[in-house]
Amino acid sequence: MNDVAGGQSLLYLTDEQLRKGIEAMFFAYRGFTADPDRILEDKSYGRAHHRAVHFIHRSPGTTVNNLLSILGVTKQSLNRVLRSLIEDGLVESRVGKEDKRERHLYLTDTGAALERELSDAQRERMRAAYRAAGPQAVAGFRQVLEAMMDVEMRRHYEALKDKTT
Amino acid sequence: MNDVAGGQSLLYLTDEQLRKGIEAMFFAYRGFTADPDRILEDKSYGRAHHRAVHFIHRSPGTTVNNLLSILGVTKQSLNRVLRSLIEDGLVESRVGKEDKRERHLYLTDTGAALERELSDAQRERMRAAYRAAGPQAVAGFRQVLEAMMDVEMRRHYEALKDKTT
DNA sequence: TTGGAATGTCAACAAGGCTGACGTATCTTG
DNA sequence: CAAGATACGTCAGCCTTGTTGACATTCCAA
Repeated sequence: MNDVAGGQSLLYLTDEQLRKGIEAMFFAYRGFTADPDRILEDKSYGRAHHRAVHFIHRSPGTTVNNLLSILGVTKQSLNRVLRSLIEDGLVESRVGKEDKRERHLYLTDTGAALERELSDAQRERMRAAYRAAGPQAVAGFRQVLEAMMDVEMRRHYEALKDKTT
Repeated sequence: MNDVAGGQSLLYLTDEQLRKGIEAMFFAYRGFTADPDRILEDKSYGRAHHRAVHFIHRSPGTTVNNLLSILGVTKQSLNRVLRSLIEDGLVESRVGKEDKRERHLYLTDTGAALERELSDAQRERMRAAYRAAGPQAVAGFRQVLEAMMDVEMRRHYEALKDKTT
């Protein structure tokens, strides 16, 4: 029953192994968000602001609609976050040239500075984890995560993946 | 600069690679929680209830304090969730035998049924991802996640890991 | 017997989700 | 050109889940 298929052991698909993976995701995600959360605490911003800033940085000039579908929230929810970022001068919203209904979003220098602070912290943890686990493990890590995404999320992920930045 | 160390390429530690890992975590976590969230939608419970039910299932008889430190929330926050679960007859709270100040938490049959429904859904996605990625990748996945945890979270994770259940 | 630990609970608040409804430009298409 | 669709913003109100602070109870242990 717990035997082989094409010489490949299936022991890694037992409920027990899957459960460990689930708990690993839960505990690791806490670590994943811990450092940015700590930084944001002081600044009257939250994780939602971090996400917005991150993806605007990744895709400068992105439209509100595009950001909406990446983040998977309602426009009202995003708008609240964007408004405060724009008011505080971290994000700039420019009317579209081709289509004047669209707003294109850019980080200001201040916004870029915050982005850097947050992503430095997050990357630092990621780097330590990568280093500890090694390149082989990292490849597997990414494979499993990609297989875990919903189709639409994977679309967004792939689209970002290829940007030279 | 992007060269070798002990014959090992360090290309996997570039900012670009780390960024991909960060975004993979973000998008994958959405998939990770999507199925249970959908199930809970109807039932007037949320993710917080799922977490409580999961860990009570994993450690029957656990105390409130222990659960608190696993979940990393305040007792007031947890209490609100536990209260509704107890009122609805999904969780039973027994006064401790040794120390009567402690409450030991158990799932009722109804609670166990919900837990099963939720974890079946979550495991299904995990199983598909594992199968798609293969055992090698899964091992790496777990290694990186474990390296990403905070020390205290890893403690909890390890403690749960060894339970035969 | 007294201090502290474990638990519960009340009140108030904030972030960040959500729905619904409406307004206003601006495109697009018949 | 008129009508409909699209992109965006905004107001109002609701929910979940997190937070602090304060206080009561119960009980262990020194």
